Amino acid sequence: MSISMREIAKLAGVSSATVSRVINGSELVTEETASRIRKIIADVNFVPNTSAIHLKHGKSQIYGIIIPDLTNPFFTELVKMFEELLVENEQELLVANTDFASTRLQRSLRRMLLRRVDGVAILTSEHEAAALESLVQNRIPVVTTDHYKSACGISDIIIDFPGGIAQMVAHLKKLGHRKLGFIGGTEGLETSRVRRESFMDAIVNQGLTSRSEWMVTGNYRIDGGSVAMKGILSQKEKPTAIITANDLTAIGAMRAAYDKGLRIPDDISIAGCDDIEMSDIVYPPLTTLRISRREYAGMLFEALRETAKDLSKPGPQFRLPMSLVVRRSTGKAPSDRKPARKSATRRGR
Amino acid sequence: MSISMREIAKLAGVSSATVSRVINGSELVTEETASRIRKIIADVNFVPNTSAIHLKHGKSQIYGIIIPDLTNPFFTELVKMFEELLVENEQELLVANTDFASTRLQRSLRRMLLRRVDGVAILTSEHEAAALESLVQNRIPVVTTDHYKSACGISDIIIDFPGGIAQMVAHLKKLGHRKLGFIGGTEGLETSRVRRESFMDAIVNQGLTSRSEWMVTGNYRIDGGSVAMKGILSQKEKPTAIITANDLTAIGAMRAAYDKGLRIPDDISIAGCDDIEMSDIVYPPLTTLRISRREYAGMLFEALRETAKDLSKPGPQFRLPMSLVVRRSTGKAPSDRKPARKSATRRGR
DNA sequence: CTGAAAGCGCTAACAA
DNA sequence: TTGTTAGCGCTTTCAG
Repeated sequence: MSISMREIAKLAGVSSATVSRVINGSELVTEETASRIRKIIADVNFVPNTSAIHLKHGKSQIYGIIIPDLTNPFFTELVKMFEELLVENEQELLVANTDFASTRLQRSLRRMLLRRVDGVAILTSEHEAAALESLVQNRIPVVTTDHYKSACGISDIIIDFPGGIAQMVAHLKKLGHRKLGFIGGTEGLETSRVRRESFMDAIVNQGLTSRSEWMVTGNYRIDGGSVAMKGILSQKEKPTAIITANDLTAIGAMRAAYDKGLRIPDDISIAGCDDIEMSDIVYPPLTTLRISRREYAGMLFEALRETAKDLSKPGPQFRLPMSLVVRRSTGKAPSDRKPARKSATRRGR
Repeated sequence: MSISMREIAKLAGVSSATVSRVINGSELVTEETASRIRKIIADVNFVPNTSAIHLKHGKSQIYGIIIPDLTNPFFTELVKMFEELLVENEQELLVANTDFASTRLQRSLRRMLLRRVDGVAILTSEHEAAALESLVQNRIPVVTTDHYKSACGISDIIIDFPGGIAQMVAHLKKLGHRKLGFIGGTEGLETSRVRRESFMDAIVNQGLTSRSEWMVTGNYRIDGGSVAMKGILSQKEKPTAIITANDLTAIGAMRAAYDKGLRIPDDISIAGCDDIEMSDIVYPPLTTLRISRREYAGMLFEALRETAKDLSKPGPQFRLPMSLVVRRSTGKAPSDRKPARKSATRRGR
């Protein structure tokens, strides 16, 4: 058991109330007693017990974040930014990773409840509304992403996939691509549906073509991208460019393309979403849609604070833009006539 | 403010002690009352307040982990494993990321103190003993890595770099390499010193050569690896193989080598440490020394539990092995006569 | 300007 | 088998 305020009080010959006042910077204490107390605090390395403060105030000073894949650098970087923001505001962060498993989402929510967090950012997509009820009921502000619903105590951040993917499609169109493929996210998730539909809308709006065989699902991870790409490449007629649901998927797709002996972007263009650090490291560097982690983290925080102000009304909605980052994994569409298949050309460095 | 035990008690027409007993699975309650209470608990979604429990018991049920770089997949994967382990044991995890800044270490330690964590795993290397004193003083068990010291309440995990790097050097020697370079970690860190010395020892023991110009420092990140490699490659005489302090460094080094037009492993072999997932994705896949995250996480947990048993004596020491993973970034040493510099050869796929 | 005392939600003696 | 009570460390009226 570590040292308590009462012991500080005893050492200083005052009451614990006075110690508390000094710690909280109250004006009502003589500078003399205050500095004496401060000295003792420093000497014995006293640190107040936050659980007691929590109990008193009802604020745990902890926020929670629930993410689907801690192994995805996008989320890691986001967590990092969010943590920094919170620490600056004297808050703590509880990270829960679900690995895409909905059973683990339930447990994560319970963890948040147990700790009476002051707010939860839910970045997984596999929740039903019912799951959030317990949070709302316990008056814990929630912010979701791409949930497209608002309810009391819940705010939502919408990532602008429609806009982003339209940019990407336009970029590919300008490069001469007409036949586009899409590797989406895990089947059945809301986010996956949004991304896929954004793709289809963009294709239609810009007068390009795709086919259902070119629009397959992945799992937001490298392996899923590889598998999906192999499927696409095994067809007799292939798209000339592929857009993927995230960068990891794109990296997996690139791998599969290489394994089939295709050159990127000469034979096929590949693009991702997220702009993780790795995207600039792989070969060739990946063209992608950047989502600013800093901005995202800021929105999460802002949304939670805003929602907390009045739990009895729906929280605000935010829109997070995506910006096109052109690198070298996308290039001119191969001409349909001569399918550019000379063997020993070097991979253009 | 969310619902409390007393309210449950009121609803059930019993005292809060009975409710507490039901929740903690005491035998002393009639099955009848127990199930009635359980029903109410379920109905109103009651979740006990852990801060109150903490206050009562003195155990926060939270462990802390302090890492230098959340962006490094090695640490992310480790955090993930550690978190899983803790959640299984009904514990919570507080993650603090220092970004290699010692000021942030101080703050992180304070955060741990504030939350009265039940144990802290410190994986940063930049701490002086003084920093740990406050933890020990507050009776918080600590486990460090590569600290090579033991003190009361502190246990240490030693990563077997000497053994691992010896394996790597032997591997390169077998491939015909005689001149080895080394890109280490950030200057001034204990871990960096250990890795560098392990390299030198292995070189000497196995009768190979290196030079001080071939042994440079990095920063455990991709960019540092690139810069360091550029430095090495700008010299007139170059090593034929490079061992690096971690995989990110190796990946940076590979990048720099490519940028200079070198082929890996034909012109130069490069090896890393850690075996992060990315190592098998980059081109060519990286030969590396694997450190098992699962084993590491297990040791951290074990060490903390062991140390907690008796804070008045030094905690145990553990040794974490490294195992050689041979992939394609290491290959036969180029013969010294004809330095293999034909231009337009394809990068061997 | 400082102290006494109550109470946040929970548990564990002790009583009944 | 269940209830009463004190107290974990802190803050905050209310008195002094």
